[in-house]
Amino acid sequence: MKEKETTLKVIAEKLNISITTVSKALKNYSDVSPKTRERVLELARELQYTPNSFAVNLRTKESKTIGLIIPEVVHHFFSNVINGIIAEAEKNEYLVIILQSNESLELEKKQVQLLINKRVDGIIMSLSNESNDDDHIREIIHRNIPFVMFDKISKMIPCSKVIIDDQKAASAAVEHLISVGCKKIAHIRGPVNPQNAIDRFLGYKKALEKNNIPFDKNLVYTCVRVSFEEGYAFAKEICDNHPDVDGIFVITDLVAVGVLAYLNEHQIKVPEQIAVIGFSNWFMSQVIQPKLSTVDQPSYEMGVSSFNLLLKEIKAVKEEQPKTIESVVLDTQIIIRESTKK
Amino acid sequence: MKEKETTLKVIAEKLNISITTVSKALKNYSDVSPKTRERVLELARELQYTPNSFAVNLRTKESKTIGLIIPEVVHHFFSNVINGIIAEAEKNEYLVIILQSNESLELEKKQVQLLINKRVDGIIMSLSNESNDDDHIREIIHRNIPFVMFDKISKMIPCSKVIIDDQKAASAAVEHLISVGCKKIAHIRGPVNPQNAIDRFLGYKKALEKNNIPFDKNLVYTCVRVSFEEGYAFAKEICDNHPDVDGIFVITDLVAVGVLAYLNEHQIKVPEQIAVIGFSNWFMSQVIQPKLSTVDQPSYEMGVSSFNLLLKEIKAVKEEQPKTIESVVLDTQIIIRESTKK
DNA sequence: TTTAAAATCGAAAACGTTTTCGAAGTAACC
DNA sequence: GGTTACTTCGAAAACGTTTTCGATTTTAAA
Repeated sequence: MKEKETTLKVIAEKLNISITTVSKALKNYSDVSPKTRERVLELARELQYTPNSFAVNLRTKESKTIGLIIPEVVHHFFSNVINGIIAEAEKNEYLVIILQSNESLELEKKQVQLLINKRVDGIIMSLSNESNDDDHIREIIHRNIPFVMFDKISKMIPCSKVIIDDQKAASAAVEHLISVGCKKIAHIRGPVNPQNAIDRFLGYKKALEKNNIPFDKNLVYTCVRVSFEEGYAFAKEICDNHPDVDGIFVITDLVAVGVLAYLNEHQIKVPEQIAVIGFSNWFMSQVIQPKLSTVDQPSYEMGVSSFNLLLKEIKAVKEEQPKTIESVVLDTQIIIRESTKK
Repeated sequence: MKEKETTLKVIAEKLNISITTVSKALKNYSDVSPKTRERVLELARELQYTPNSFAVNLRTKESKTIGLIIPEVVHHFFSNVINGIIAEAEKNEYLVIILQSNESLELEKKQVQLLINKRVDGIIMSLSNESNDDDHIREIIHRNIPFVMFDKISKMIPCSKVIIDDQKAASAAVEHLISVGCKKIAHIRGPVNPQNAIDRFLGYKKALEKNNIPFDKNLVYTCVRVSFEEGYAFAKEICDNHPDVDGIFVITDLVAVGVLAYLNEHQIKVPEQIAVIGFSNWFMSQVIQPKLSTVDQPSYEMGVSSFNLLLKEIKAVKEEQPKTIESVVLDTQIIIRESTKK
């Protein structure tokens, strides 16, 4: 009943030739005569032959598959990166296995191990908030597995990276607030650990210094979950405790939208009383009231670059060359909308 | 220089025992003595042995990997489904390869072929707008590959499915509009092809009939790209050509948000002049002004169910049983927010 | 001490492919 | 006819694992 799979062997037997010849015919080797090649090709088509990738993988030691570990899938920025990665991977005939760390170090470790065991050809990764310079990452490097990190990286790890200049971008955002007249600017920052939360905070601080605005650590609020709700809650705290704040720079749009929700509900005029700028240019930001100013981050391009860097490393490793370690820094752009148009 | 991989063979040689015994020791076979088992386990740990999955795949004929094809990754509904699938897959030690058809039939066909060639253990899929009852799907069935479709399905294909009752949900949404006093209700529908666009349209029509509201085909607008921009444009058309329309049922929230954007800009009061209800409960809908009423679709649960149905089929096929074909219909729920609160 | 049973091991085949290398056959040249 | 060169083919090893089945050794029973 169950038809047996078409393998090189069954083709060979039906044609009374060797497996070797069949294999060569299908791969266009020069040492097979035109007519046997034709016979093989025809029978292969007829029997719907598709090479058994398990066997090919074993033989060639590569699977044309890469692994991707990100903190969250349901996330405007990350889903756009995924999009870029799988699009570019597809062009190069690679498949992508996606894992979600849920911002958990423990899960992330398990997943790295999983991918190593799977022997994917390479790994692309954005760190969870909990992780930093840890053993599991070191193991990837140590095993000489092609590896690139993007966005949420660790500066300590020697590997290819695709990032934006968070510090510069944050500075620009804050300077934009200053340019529209803000004198007292609060910052809702990301968690303590991630490098880009740190950099954006430093950018904020630097912009203040440069413009002779005193830095006040009481005006800095730290997210844990980086959520809408936190934005809402911190906005309340800011209004209650620092009624003279006239600008807020927020770690990311989702949180900024929470801020706007609170301000709207309490009839605090944006941008007249408080100007707000976010980060990442989520789609949502252009449809809410008032439309949110933000920093555009080229997420799709980050995905594309990440894959291409990885591909370079994969090729290098295949040819037993030393891995090419490269960093790509992509440009950001301030998007001015209603929330900062004084 | 390059250290050679730890295989069963190197462990066997170092301990002067056979490959067989090493393999058995690592897999807890009963016919290996406690002390050799211990020696093997220790050396394996020391040499960081991880089984070569390529070889395991070849031998066992399974890869513990499934394929997922969806129209779009950057999409609130689909990214939530992905989330559910990979979470459930991980629990069961499966990995997920994700492909994006970009709503293109041609790409979808290529991707199905890719997954078949990869010999994934099963395939989960949501159809692109262009596809329906096509050969590539038939081939999956014909090859007896475990297969489940969710959300955007084809009724013609005999396979496991996870859906909602789109017709019923749409009817409920429209009846809600009627219950808040709408007398003339327009519908912005999805593309002609997809089953759920058809079903939602039918639900709309049925609700009108049931409430003795004449159906007017001029009040039905058909999206092609299902975009924010289309919502905006159709809202204009509706206002220009049918100023007495007092309710709009929109295929999905993204489009509905486009509608709201137009209405807001032209000072048309929602819900007083026109009530609007969307579909899918995108996050965005609760943060815009006015907050959008919608139909909640259990996206995460759809992912979970889809995987579990697939797993059932995988197990059945492995045991050479006939595939278990099942359909799961999940409940939806109307979420009433400001856009329909008259 | 002999015998039966239980415990422990390993040889070998199998999964399906790729690739090396040599053999056989054919054609071409002097 | 003899040498060379070229074309066409296939045997065999290799990738690393799993599993069957028989062989050997140890232990327990008689």
